[in-house]
Amino acid sequence: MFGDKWSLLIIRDIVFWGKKTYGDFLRSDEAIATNILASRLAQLEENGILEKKPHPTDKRKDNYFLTEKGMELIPLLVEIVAWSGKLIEWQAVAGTGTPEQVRQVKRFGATKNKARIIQEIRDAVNAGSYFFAPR
Amino acid sequence: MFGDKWSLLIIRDIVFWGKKTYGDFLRSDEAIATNILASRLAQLEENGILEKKPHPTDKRKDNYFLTEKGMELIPLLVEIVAWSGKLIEWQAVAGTGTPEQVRQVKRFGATKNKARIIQEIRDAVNAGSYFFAPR
DNA sequence: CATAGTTGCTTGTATTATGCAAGTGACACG
DNA sequence: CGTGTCACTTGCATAATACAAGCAACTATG
Repeated sequence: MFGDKWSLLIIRDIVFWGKKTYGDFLRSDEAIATNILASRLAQLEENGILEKKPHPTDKRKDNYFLTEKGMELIPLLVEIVAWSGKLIEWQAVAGTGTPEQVRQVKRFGATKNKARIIQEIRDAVNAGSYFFAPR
Repeated sequence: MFGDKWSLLIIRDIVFWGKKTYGDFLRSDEAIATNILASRLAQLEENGILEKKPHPTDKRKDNYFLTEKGMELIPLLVEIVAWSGKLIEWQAVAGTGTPEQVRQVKRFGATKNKARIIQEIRDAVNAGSYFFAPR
């Protein structure tokens, strides 16, 4: 359901960057193609991970939200970020992002308060805001 | 480093099923093609996730092991299993595998003793054995 | 100790997934 | 109204994966 090249990146955009619309996802750094994005959004919706609702003011747009099934993928995302945080520590990868972001990423590695971090992320997603500070 | 169709499945085979050799990986249910398997093993080795050592008795074979960097992916695998365990609960997916396996999978969802589970898995991998009972 | 497997690959080609460029209709905005 | 934006779709190019066959090094067997 999310083992292709793009699905988890879309979910990441929602979870960490507060993105909601087709156009938001298109503008991600990784530059997904328009047809692939449309296809993935449809699949994720079919699989009950996303659902779309009409945009409150702009009739051209829809807002995509995570279902509860989709929200349950947050721990998975956290572990991916935690692993990449270790890569940074191991000097295997240049730390991209702001110092504040690097701090947050490294926090993901601490097993102790993982439940708290996941809750913070859920709250941010529910509030429709972003977890990482925008660049 | 593991965002393609096969890499995580190979790592899963090592972690949960105690697989070690090229032939072991080929015999997985998902039926990876021989050329793709060779390519992925080489990539994973290049990326420092796997390393291969000569088989102690059979000169044709090599044993593939996870490096520490690879072992650090175990929490990620645990979350994937935990999520699929929830799928089973939600009746969205038929429970394949033995009842004992289903019990183990559901255990992965309990946030409380996640650290203990991860340690158990690490121990099994280090012992060269399997974590899930074989079918 | 010759021979028939087995093992871990490689090589060529078919198929599928992804990428790119150019649309299109519905709507927003001035 | 006219122009731009938005969320797509369509047609074609390229890259990733799949399939089939083969091969050298080794192992097991009579």
